[in-house]
Amino acid sequence: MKNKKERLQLILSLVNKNSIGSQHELAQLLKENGCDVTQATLSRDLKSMKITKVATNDGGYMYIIPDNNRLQDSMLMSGRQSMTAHQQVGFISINISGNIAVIKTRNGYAAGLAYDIDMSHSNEVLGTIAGADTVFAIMREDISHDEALKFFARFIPIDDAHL
Amino acid sequence: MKNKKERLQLILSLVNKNSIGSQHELAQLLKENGCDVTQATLSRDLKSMKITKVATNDGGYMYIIPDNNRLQDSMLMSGRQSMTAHQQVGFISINISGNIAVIKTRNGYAAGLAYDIDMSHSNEVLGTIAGADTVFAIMREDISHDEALKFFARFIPIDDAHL
DNA sequence: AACCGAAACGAATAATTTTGCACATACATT
DNA sequence: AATGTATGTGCAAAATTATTCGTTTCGGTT
Repeated sequence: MKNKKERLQLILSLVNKNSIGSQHELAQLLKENGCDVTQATLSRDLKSMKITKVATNDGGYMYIIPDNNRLQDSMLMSGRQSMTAHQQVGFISINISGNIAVIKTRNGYAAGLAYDIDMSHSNEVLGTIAGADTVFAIMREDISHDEALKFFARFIPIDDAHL
Repeated sequence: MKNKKERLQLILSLVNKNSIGSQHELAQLLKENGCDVTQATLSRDLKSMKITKVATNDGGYMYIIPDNNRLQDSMLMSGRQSMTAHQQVGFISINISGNIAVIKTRNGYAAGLAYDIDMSHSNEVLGTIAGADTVFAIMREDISHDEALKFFARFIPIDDAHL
């Protein structure tokens, strides 16, 4: 089982990509990703991250990360504290298509992350563009997906869900 | 007892002004305002208005009306409603190159269209970024151009010129 | 290493929310 | 008026979520 920080990160990513209707369902998804916890823990996790269940247009419910959710920086930082701040707060998910990496962040965090990537002056990345919650990073053509993920691990916590 | 429309209105205002932690609590507030309904009805009301319970900073919960939620739409529209407004106004053209869809809109409409695409949480699209009159949307690698166009037809009026 | 306090967790339970069903009401059609 | 359809509601069961309590784990300290 993973530690709490990894789990919270994984939850963010899963909630963002999937339409999860209950904590039980989330527990199963987590299990598939090698994280075995009970519903009770998820209730606490979701509460701590202010993730909430809302009605969907098709009559059901799903968990979402509310837009304006300014979580305090202290939230995810229980343990070690050595990397860039994105490790703790902003990052949600990363996906790669062709030579473009698409990084999802919490609302408002994309610009800062893009800035950090730019400032690394790495030749793996040709350039970035950031919206409010998305960063596009254009990779050099000969960089493989795996290499790209390895590279971005310098900025964001990449886990099994992405590999 | 008031009719449903009045009640929904009252719920909106109560939820806005108070920190309501449960449906039972809301039921009591409503009663004080001359509206006597059961908790079951409130569950349905809140669902219909997409009002949701979120964690508060002080360890409890409260109901809120999420930010981006344009509930008037679903609430008051009795008749059939056409799709998103882009169908009528903003859209100009769409072109696809590799895994990127480039959508041109009239000036100012790109952000809204990108937002709608994002909010669909479709896994066909990894992410979008919008300028004033252009949306870039990165597609998953295995999505063909045809599939992509079919997908975007949900948001914009795609005609023979594009197929 | 042994100890202490805090944080994390699961099992069980409590609390809350959601929903199936039955019934009532309103409104349109025959 | 009788019928049909759609909407609204309460009741009670079912489903889901939150919390209590006891135990374990993790860091830091002696």
